[in-house]
Amino acid sequence: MALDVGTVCLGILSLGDATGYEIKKMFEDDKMQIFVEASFGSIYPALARLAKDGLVEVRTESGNGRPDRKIYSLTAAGKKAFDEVMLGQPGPDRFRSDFLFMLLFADLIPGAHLSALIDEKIADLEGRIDYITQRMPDAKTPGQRFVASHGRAICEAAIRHLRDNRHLLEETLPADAPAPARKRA
Amino acid sequence: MALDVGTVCLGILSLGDATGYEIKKMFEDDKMQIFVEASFGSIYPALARLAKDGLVEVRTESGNGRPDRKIYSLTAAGKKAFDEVMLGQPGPDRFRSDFLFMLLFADLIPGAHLSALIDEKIADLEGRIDYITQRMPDAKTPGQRFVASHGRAICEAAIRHLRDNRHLLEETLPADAPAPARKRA
DNA sequence: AGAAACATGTAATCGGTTACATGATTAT
DNA sequence: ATAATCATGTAACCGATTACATGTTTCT
Repeated sequence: MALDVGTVCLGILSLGDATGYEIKKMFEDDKMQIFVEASFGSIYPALARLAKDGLVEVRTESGNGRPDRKIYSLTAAGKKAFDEVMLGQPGPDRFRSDFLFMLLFADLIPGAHLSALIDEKIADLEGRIDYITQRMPDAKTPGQRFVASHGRAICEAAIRHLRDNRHLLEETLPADAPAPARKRA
Repeated sequence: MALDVGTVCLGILSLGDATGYEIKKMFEDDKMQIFVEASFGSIYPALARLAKDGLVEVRTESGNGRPDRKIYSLTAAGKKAFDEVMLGQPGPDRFRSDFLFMLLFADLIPGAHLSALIDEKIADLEGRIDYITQRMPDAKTPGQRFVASHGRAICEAAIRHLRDNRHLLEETLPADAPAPARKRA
């Protein structure tokens, strides 16, 4: 229940005032910390809705030539609404991974492609770890540090498991042979 | 791109013929292995679409009193389409966690509630590990075993990190005190 | 007797993405 | 010169969920 775009905006605004554009950048920059994504197409309407409901206030600053900057800040009601979310129960975690879905059918993937996919995933995870480590000093609260290191720990575990067990998928097949047909139930 | 309901149905059907109802059950039962969820409202239309596109065939078996069982099986075209998905690139992983989002703002959560949330998350993860371990023998391919043990490894890492670092969030606050106000940017 | 599992399907709704529309400023 | 960043917003679309609609059989 907690993780809709509006609620996340409330959370971000609890860290300080921001424009829609800045909020979008935080969604991107801290993506490993927050595990959420959102586009302008959802952020701007969400902010408008929050304003209509009195949870945020808008102060307009003239952008020179650019569209005016609309700086949002939490109202007392908005602060209260967010506090209440924090007192509730989080919804279930969801991990969606095309990569893992494909590995489920590893025997249908040609050996070379399979190895490439695993190599790329490891590189991707290493990149995330570097990114998190590099951004760590930016963390302003224990919560932010905790979540960052939690994300890193999970990435490290994933890499370790891939390295230690990839042979179980790879050694079955002669290097570049097409996957053999599987029996049907 | 790979992870829409239709593609997952194709994958499940590559393991053997099944009805929509059975596919739904697999989505639920093997949820830790597949990391995907889908409801009847998306499965039945997806199956109809696949049939229209000639990727699956339907054979109807009279259900006695119940609606007829419609048993789907992959056609040659469907097998080929799925093989092609397996040759492609997986989309990015997405991990969405209300729990981690809340921890980001741990300083807004009363100490007792915070501890309860962490305890519950650990219990939840332990449950998943048990579930995976228990279902392991059902795995029919190396891919299924690999993905199951990968999921387990990640859950174990998450528990370890929570246990080893929860004090960083908890010790800041005197047990049941309300979270102190935070400075704004 | 009552609940759970079996079995399929449709309609309303929803949250979100992508593309569109616009245009100045700053860094390379 | 050209690309990237700044800056806001709308409209079309999409995939999926939830609730609805229906009804039998089997387990407890």
